[in-house]
Amino acid sequence: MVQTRPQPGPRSTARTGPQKSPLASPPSETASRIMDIGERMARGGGYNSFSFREIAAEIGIKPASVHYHFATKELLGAAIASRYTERFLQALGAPDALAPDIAIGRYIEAYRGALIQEELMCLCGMFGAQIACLPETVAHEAQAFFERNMAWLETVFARSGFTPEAARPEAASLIATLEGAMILARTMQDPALFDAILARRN
Amino acid sequence: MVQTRPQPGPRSTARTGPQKSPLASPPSETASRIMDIGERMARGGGYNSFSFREIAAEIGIKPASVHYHFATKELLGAAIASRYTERFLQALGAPDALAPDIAIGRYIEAYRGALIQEELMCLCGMFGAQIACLPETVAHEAQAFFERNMAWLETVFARSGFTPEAARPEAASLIATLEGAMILARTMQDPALFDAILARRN
DNA sequence: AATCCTCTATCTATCAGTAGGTAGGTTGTA
DNA sequence: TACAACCTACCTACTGATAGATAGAGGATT
Repeated sequence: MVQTRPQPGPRSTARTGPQKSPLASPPSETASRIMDIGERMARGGGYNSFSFREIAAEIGIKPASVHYHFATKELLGAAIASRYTERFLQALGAPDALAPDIAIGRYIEAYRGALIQEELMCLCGMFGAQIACLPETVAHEAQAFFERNMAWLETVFARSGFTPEAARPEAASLIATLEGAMILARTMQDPALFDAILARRN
Repeated sequence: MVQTRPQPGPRSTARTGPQKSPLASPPSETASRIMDIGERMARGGGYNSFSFREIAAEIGIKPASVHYHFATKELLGAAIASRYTERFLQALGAPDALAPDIAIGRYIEAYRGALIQEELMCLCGMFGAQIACLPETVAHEAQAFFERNMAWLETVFARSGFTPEAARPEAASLIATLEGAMILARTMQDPALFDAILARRN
């Protein structure tokens, strides 16, 4: 059997639906669900663990229809990461709205809830581990998550008595411990290990 | 083109190559190279980042030939993880062969070398993040890595003055921080961040 | 010495399944 | 009518995996 199929066709005008550029119109109901499902899958197994096919199947539409909402997987991945970061920081509130101790406790609780209640990894911890094989814009979003989280914690630690130079490493250290604790607790199938690691911190 | 090949012949005994069961014969040169390349790819992007095709291409054999050495991807993944753990612990030596401070320094240096010199993630940190979507035996190997590493560090911390109850959380905490620090440093493309995080520890 | 057998390591050819992606048509609603 | 949202029907590329064949090496039998 030799190829008898028709040629690809000359035209290649990219005609995709709503361009998911940042700050465009608010996502439609379907677009939201696509992101919800994609996020959950990505947080379970990484960037190649979510597919247009599986997402479409879960929603009840065809895989091609997902492309209407997000033209490429890279765009979808970046949108998921961006939304994740935005929600994460919004849930934390302003870094100087609470007493430093309370703010740190709330920060730890954000990770704890993701691990224990949602039973998922941190999206950007996952993406961060895979950073070397991610599309550029997705990698950039993962980077932005950590940059903004470090800035948030830096402010908190600076207010709690750390010198300006010491606040940033302290922030990075807490984030690193939290991401690592999630990995360890999940791998060992022992949620209590997460608490044990963070209790030790003080 | 229709089939013109000679008849299959009577025999059809399942004839797979060397069964890669643990503690079989030492791996052949080719099997070693397969594991080397697979490990590097997995440490760069996770479990779905290494494929029989790419490994074969790099060695210069056909994808099917890789199956001769490792019947399935799961077997290959588990073999890579097992070898990784064995080498890691062997490089560390006995946990009571050195003064505790030196032993801890050596442990940290093992991660640091992987990040800075090899420019790769810890294999089992990567697999640990993806644990929810790994084949059973591979997940088990990742678990074994952390279990044995915690035991090693627990011994060290117990010798350095920690109570038996406090030694294990201390061990888990160090491992978590190291894995998280690798992710952060890689994501931010800032190797110095790894050192900053670990310098803060004490 | 010649024959036979078995093993290793590879090949070619092919499979079913899934990946992301594209072209163009249909439908419901404002 | 216009557009948003979805469809059918493909495509190319790649996934892990299998079947059957083969070249060459080594040992055993005749």
